[in-house]
Formats: sequence, C-alpha cells, structure tokens
Amino acid sequence: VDRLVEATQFFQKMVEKRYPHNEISYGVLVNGLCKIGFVSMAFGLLRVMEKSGCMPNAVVYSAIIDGFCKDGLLKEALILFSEMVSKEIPPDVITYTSLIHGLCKYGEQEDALKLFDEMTEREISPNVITFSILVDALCIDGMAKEANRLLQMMVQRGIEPDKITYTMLIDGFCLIGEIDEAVKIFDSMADKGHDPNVITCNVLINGYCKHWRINEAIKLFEEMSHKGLKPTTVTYSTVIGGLCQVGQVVAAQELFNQMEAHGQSPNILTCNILIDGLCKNHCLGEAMRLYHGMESSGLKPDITTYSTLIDGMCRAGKLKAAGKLFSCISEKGLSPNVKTYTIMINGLCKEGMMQEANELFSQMEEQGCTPDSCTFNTIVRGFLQKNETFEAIQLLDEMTKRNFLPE
RNA sequence: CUUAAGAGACAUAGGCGCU
Repeated sequence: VDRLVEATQFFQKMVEKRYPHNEISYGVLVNGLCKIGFVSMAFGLLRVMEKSGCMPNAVVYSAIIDGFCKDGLLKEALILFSEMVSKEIPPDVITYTSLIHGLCKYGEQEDALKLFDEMTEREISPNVITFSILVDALCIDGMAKEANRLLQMMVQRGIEPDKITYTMLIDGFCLIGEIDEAVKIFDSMADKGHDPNVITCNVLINGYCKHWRINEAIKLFEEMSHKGLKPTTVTYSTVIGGLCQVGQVVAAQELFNQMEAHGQSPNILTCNILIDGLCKNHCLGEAMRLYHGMESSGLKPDITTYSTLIDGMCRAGKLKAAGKLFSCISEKGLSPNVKTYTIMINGLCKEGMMQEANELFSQMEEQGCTPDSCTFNTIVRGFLQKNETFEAIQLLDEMTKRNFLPE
C-alpha cells in the first residue's frame, strides 16, 4: 500500500504492453486503492475492468463495498451490493459482513440484522467475524448482556468466539460498569485457549481506569510483562489518563517520561491525555510546558490539543489567554470544530461576556461549523443567567426547529 | 498438494443532568 503509485504505474504499463490483467491483478489494485481511501478510483477501476472484458468478482465488489462503508457512504455501498446481485455475482460471507459492519457502525442496526437474516436465507453462513461485529454493536449500545447471549448462541451454532470477540465483550461490560463481569471473562479466556493479548489487557485496564480503580489498572499493567505482553503506547496513554483522573498527576508525568525508555513513544493522543489531566488538576503551567515540548519532539498539536488547553485556560480564569490561543488555531493550519467553539463560547458565557459569545456563535455557522445541541444549551444557559430572556427564547425556538432538546 | 486479491477489537477535548 505504501508503494501504490508504483503499483499503479506498473499496472498501467502492463495494459500498454497488452499483457492482460486478470481478476486477481485487478483485485490487488482495487484493494490497494480502497485501503488508502481512493475508493472512487477503485470504483472507476471496476468499470474499466468490465470494459476490458474481465468480469469483476465478489472480491472486487466486496473491497469497494467495504471502502464505501468505511467512508460512511452506505447508500453507495448498498447500490453496489444490489448491482452485484442483479449481475448475478453472488455475494459471499465477506460481502455481507462488510455491509453489516458498515451499517452497525452508522447506527443502522435494523438494516444490519435484515442482511444477517438475508444471508442465512441464502445459505451463506455467518462466521466468527460476522457474529463478532454484532456482538460489538450490542456492546457499544450498552447491551453487553444481550451481546453475551449472542455469544452463547454462536457457540451453540458451532462457531467459536476468538480473542477479538471476547475483547469486545470485555469492553462492553466495562462500558456499563460491570467490571467484575469483565474480569470474569478475561480470566476465563486462557481456559478456552485464547490467552488475552495486549489489546485485551488495554481494554480491561481502560475499564478499571474509567471506573476509578487505578490500583487494579496498574496491577494488570505490571502483570502484562510477566505474561510476555509488552505494553504499547495505548497502554501507557490509558494508565496516564487513569492516574490523572484520580488526581495522581505526578505519577502520570513520571510514567509519561518513562515510556520512551521502554520503547514506546508518546503520540499526540498521549500528550493530549496528559495535557487534559494537568489542566483538570490545576497544573496549567505544566500543561503549557508539555504543549511547547510537543513541537520540539516532532509532534504537531492537533485541534483537540488546542481545545483542551483553551478549556483549561477558561477554567483557570485566563479568558484572555484562551481567546488568544483560539485565534492562533488558524495560523497553525487547523480549524476550530464544534467542540472548540463550544468550549470558547462556554468560557465567554461563564464570564458573562454574552455579546462576544453570541458573535462567536454566529461566526461558527458562517465558517461552516454547525452548532450541536451542546453548543445551544451552553449559550442559552449563558443568556438565561444574565436574564437576557429575549435572546434565550429566540435560540430555544431555533433549537426546536433543529430538533434539539433544550435542557 | 502448493501459491495470489476482500470483512471484526483498545487510549484524548465541550453544556446540563446522574453519582
């Protein structure tokens, strides 16, 4: 994939020299294009393929369908799916699984389930991946118990869950705060021949951290090396976040400084997590130091870095500095997003600077950044606290029009 | 018998409420 340009050129050369391509060479290139996000080009290649008399197969279709789904282009994916059906190219389990994944990811669970039934009708058996995707979808919706039942069902149908399935379920139980159930599953994995891997550990560590059980998180973190598992940047970032959450910023900073020596470099996310932790523990100076340190270590602060710092500054009462940093964002080649605007608007509201807040609110729409319900609620609250009822009512009206729920 | 192209899991920022 990292040498796709060369691959494309060679592919073209073969065409010029009249070496015919077969479905596999097309398949390789289509997949490469999809993987680097050039799905429409891959789609074009499918048309070329047809014209050159090489019948596209399910592999080519599935790769593009998957590419469309990953870009959120569900409609295009579904159209391509019906196209292959009408051309009597039978979709297989991977085609269905790609679509089911895409639909679940964008909240279309019902349609995903329809496809799941449809594939059974066509006697295409869902496999462990298909089931796992549904398990994950249930978990994400806070239905880990239902996901667990689905897992039992797959076992009954003779499909063995794998490490990934169990990891999803552990994550699901953590999400609803049932850490002990998550631990039970984690502990039972080895018996089933699926030793937890780094990601499984990361998920459980995250569960502990998010539920304030930092000591258990650290215990598992330390046990990892005994199990022959090397903590990754994600592991470190998770623990750093967990330490900050319980107020142990110094320990978090120490871990941050140690990770490099263990061969794991902090990335932007790691920095952002620590910057946020420092801000929330009233160490704005340290946060700024880290921010400045990022650039010298070759990490470009992203929009989350700026939003985090601006929020920290506002909460520290440094509204002026916050405003200054906000206006720096575009100089850095970044654009504020909804959260950045809302943070800044909230800062202004808290200081009673409603005129400035309102200006920024109009400005964001002009810049093509649509306020969400959180932005609206923030500014409405600001107006109400200053008894500027008229403005508040206007905004509430606007909220109704946009189908947002006022608090 | 061997070989080639397609699907799944982890860590960051905002208002209010809940603890």
